[in-house]
Amino acid sequence: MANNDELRKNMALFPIGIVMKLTDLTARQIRYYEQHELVKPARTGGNQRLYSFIDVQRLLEIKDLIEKGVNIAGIKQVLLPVSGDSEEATVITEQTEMKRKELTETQLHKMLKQQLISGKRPGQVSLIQGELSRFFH
DNA sequence: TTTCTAACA
DNA sequence: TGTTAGTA
Repeated sequence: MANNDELRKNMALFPIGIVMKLTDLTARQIRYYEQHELVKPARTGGNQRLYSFIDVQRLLEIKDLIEKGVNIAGIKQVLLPVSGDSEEATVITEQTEMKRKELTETQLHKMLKQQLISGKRPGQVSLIQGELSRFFH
């Protein structure tokens, strides 16, 4: 019964304060990413957010992408669909998460390379922001 | 004390 | 994103 492990990883345990220390993200950022459905923490009876290990992992991935210069739109394309529903019986296995991560990492590289090489095409919105895109203005 | 939502001199 | 206000 190795499935018991997945249950623990998807179990909502820590409040936003602890997640802040674990990820070095501000509460503002953590809540902002939730608005964009990048993470879906459970809620307590008092409407307090409760995050699971997997939620923290996702936030760390998001933080990593942000640091690489990818904006919300880009992160959505790479990380979606979100593994949602912590209140229902939807449990994501570790393998599923790993495979998804591998694929998206490859896709990310393609996206970045593609956008950095080919200049701005009219009508297309850049998924890269900040310092990275400035080199190509 | 901590977290939540909403909003911006 | 930061930050503040007024609560729960």
